[in-house]
Amino acid sequence: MNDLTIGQLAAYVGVTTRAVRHYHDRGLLDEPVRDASGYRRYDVQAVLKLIRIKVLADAGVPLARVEELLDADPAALADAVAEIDAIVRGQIAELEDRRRRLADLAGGDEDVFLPGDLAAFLAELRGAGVAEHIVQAEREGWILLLARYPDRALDWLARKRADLADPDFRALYRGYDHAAGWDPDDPRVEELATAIVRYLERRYADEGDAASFVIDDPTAIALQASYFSEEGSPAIERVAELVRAKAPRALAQTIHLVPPGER
Amino acid sequence: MNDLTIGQLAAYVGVTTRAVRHYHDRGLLDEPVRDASGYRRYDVQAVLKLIRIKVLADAGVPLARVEELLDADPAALADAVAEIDAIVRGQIAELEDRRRRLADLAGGDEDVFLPGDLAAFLAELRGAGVAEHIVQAEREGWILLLARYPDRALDWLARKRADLADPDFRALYRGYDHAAGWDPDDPRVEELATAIVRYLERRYADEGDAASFVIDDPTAIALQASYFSEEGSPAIERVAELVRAKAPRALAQTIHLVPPGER
DNA sequence: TTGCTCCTCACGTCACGTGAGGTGGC
DNA sequence: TTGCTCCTCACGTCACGTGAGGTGGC
Repeated sequence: MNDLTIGQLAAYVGVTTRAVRHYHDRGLLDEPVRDASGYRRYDVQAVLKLIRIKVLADAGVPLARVEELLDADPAALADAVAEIDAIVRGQIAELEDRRRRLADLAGGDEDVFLPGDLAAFLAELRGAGVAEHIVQAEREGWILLLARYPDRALDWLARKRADLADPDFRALYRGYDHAAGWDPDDPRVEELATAIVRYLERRYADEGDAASFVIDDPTAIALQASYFSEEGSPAIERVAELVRAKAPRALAQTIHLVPPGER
Repeated sequence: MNDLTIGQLAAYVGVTTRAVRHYHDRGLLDEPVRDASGYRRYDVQAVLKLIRIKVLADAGVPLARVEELLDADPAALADAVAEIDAIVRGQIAELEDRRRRLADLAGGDEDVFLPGDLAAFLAELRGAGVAEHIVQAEREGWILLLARYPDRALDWLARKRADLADPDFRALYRGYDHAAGWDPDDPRVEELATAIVRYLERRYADEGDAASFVIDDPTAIALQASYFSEEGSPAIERVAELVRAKAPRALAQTIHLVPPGER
């Protein structure tokens, strides 16, 4: 009579009776003797074995692996446990990362799900006084670029961040933004275009390897052009037109001021 | 052309294409437009929504709940995230507990899976110089008792630990152990029995409520008797016989020196 | 042209959960 | 006698995984 029913066994170890029966089906736990009523009757060895099964299964070890480990010698078990423990440690680190992401999600700060380089770039744009709607346009454009060109977009982004470190570029970038509200015949439109061309000439004057940093895929160019061109602003279109006209042809091609269709 | 295929979308966010299609089937993510070949084409909004889905799903939120939360207002989202975060924190704590249990499993120290009280009792037995095979017998017996009588076995165990704090009891316990090797006619057998009865009389003399602490279930008694009786030792059986004969009947019944069948 | 990606079913997986319908123990 | 536990099928669940058989893009 010194034995346990399936319910007592399961409750003591902290599993369901269904789980115990499942372990019988899987061959992890031997079927015990039955009493006169056909009830399973468990001894203390079954308790100890079920505890081992639960410890391993709780740690995420697949039952097929648990089965092997139950019969393993202590050294092999220790090796396996070290391996499992490393996985569990990884899971803890992952969960802690998820806590951070959840907090960001609740805080509405979606930049945190972006690559660090892009988040840094967006912060730099804001720091340079770029209007928020432009920052958002950059954000969306770069997300698409990073997704489409995982191998190269980070290089392109690094290039753009380097440009942004130049005070002249920052001034032009802000000017481009303000120009959206101007009349296309405003004299500042031509001034801006001239300044842009001067900057470009200086920037790319001695860089023979510039092309390797430059976005060279037609679709990528279209992407960048579309989010940067402030659709619907005649002044911006006029600036772009003037820049294309004033820039030497070779330079314009290198840095893709020429839309894809015209190359 | 500023859009992504399902593979680009999935790779960027870190899920499989199958998962994306699954989210479409579940209604979590709207089916995007198709291109001329029937391929799905995703925009940046789909990227951002899929990131939100992944953050929540990774945190263990069921997809049905994820669906609600995607449309929730910021306050409701913050509440839900706080709740989810509490669950994730619980998971981290659980994983850390599992690491400890895994380490114990690898170290071969199975006592750690037992209730703290039992582990402490076993340590006390060892500290009192009790032979290891007796400690193991106690261990197995108490595991079964704890499993069969979850409500009361901890009280019984507390009682036994209190007994063990008495130096006289410890001496008797050790004597009982040594007696296993004696001849049943050894004069020390009768001495031990007399000492046991004297101890019992003193121990239970003034305790009117002793019975409430005592194991009162026939099966439980049989359990304790069977693991403690050193089956096969004539000297031990003789000691038990003498104790039963010498103890006043009322005392013998209270503390269950009388086997169940004879009550 | 070859390999890669995409498409739609539709069954499989993992570790049990959940009735369905019935019997034994207290 | 009533409620509780036990028994054996056997289908259901959850979030996809994994071919099967076929087509489009570079």
